Amino acid sequence: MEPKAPRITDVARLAGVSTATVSRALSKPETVAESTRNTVIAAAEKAGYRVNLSARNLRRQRTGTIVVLVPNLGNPFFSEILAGIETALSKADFNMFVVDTKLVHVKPHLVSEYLHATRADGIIALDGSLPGEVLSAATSGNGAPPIIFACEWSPRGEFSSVRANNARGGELAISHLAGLGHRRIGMISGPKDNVLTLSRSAGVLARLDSLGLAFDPRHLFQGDFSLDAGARAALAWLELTDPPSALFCDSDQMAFGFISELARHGVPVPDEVSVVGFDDIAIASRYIPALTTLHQPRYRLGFSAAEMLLGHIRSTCSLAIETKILEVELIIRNSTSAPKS
Amino acid sequence: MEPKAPRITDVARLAGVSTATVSRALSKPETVAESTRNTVIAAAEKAGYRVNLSARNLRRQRTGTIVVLVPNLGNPFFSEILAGIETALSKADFNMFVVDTKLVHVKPHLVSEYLHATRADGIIALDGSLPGEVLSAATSGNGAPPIIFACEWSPRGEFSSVRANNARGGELAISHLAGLGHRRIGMISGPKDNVLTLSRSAGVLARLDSLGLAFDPRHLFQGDFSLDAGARAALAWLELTDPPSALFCDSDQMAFGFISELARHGVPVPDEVSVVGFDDIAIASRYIPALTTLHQPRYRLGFSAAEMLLGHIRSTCSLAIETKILEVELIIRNSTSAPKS
DNA sequence: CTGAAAGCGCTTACAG
DNA sequence: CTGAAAGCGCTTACAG
Repeated sequence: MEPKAPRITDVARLAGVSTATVSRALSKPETVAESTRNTVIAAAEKAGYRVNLSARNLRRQRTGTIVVLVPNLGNPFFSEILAGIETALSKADFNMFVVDTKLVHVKPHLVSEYLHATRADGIIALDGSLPGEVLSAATSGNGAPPIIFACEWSPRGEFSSVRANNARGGELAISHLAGLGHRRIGMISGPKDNVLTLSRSAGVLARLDSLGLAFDPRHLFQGDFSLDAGARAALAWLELTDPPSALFCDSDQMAFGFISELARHGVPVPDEVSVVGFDDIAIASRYIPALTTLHQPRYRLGFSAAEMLLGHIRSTCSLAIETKILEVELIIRNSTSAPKS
Repeated sequence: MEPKAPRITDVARLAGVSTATVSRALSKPETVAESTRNTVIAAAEKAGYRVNLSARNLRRQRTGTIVVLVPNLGNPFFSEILAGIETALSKADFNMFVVDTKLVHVKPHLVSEYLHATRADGIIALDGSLPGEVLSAATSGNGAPPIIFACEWSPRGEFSSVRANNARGGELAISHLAGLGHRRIGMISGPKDNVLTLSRSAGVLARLDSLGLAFDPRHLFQGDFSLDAGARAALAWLELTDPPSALFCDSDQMAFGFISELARHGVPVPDEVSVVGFDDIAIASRYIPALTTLHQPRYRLGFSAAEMLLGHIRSTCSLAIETKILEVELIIRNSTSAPKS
């Protein structure tokens, strides 16, 4: 019985025109006479017509899909970026297909599937550490879809990207802590080779240097942005005979892990040690203590990356490599204070 | 110059067979002779062939897409559910298309687009409060794709769903608090008509009743699952002359909002008031105090919903309405203790 | 401004 | 077990 979905021929019959005219009236309204257009639109409405995207995409030789590679869907940091991407894409009539790259690092082959032109018209990567074999597929040029990095980027710089001003974030954190009187400032970093870690560290070190402060390598705790990494850093901090009085963390999550593990050991923040996070995720303002952190414009990061990608898709020739940098903002809350004398 | 992506005809030529045979060898390997199959697979490999999904889907009269309606992409509660859905769907070769329904409540028309059979082979809704007009499109039966609710469900019960045992969650929370000696137990609820709110409240009230404890309506703080709602409840709690000594919250977020706002007013948890959350999101174990809460199997919720949906898609006849209920677990941490005498 | 017709790349009854 | 051929529903040069 199933009344099948109406096709363009149904609308054409109803409107008394050809399918070509229906197609034009609906997707390029300015190319048909106004009266025709109105008739067609009314007929489409009446029939409850929706264009079949598989047919349209097949004909137009595109997929209508943008693949977004997310390092970890379970991390709240990414959700607002996705929201920004989705907004930009849905305006342009593209679907967002989200793929968690935890899979990639296990099965790179699986993901290179998605990077193929038959699957996606473009790619947004939120993960700078995609294996070279995956990326090389994307650079090979033989009809590979354009790729834009957002937040993170590929270390070799062969792709366009939208980033936060990470180095500036490191500088702002150090300025703030030094301004409060801290002299021994440590750091909980992301993975050693991560581009965010590197650029923020560069800002941290530059600012420390300009202030005449030294950085003690024993005060570097290397992590991976996770809650657990922060907790591990706390344990290491507790072992130190002369621990830093302030800490800059490469993510809010690590800051939370650090603070909570110290709390378990009866060491209060900021009384014993000041902590600055990075990201300003939603819970940061409601943590105890409320977290001083660098705010990243996550929604705009996603939105801009999507817009940049759409630009690359629309242009026939391959565009130059673009880098767009968005500013960060220091949000001072209650996890930082002057060191106890 | 662009070397175009290889098509099935390229593989056929390379393998010296017809396109029909290539198609069969690749998607129904058991229907061709082994030697043919091997030749074809080798040729496909050599050519770097990937099936064109638009063409396949057009021919098969399907979309290959499942639409997931998420109330708020920015809420970390949903991310793990999405991960579960994605795992189940990618196994079955479906794409997951995520749509934030914040848009829906503004423009219901926009979303009913997605619920149409030309857009999706099936729908997973994580939002029980979809407007009736949207749902009626989905029930109208004229080729509308099947829909499964996950976590939340539609109050009128006209759709299949996968849920947590919410009532049991309410009971476990009350048993725990009463066991600690609490007699005045309040609640921070979700929206009044929300199905989660209703079923958990039913569990709470049933358990209170069986324990011979009364529920004081002044101790009900109505919220909306957000951090801010929890903070507002804290302000209301502070106004009470005889406030409850323990509180059951319909989300971890509201628990955090409540605890943090109390902290700002110098009221410590659990010393002054015990708090139980719901969800067990990642930060719960690293909050200060670590949050006692009901663990929801979020990944499994998503995975099961996807599997159920795939079942409905595969069966030609329309299946009966199914309801699958997954157990919750009370995780006791540090936000609950005996009331101060 | 409009229509007839080709063709996007597949899959699948049908015939052998 | 395999192939020839039709057709999924569109869009778009091309011709008028």
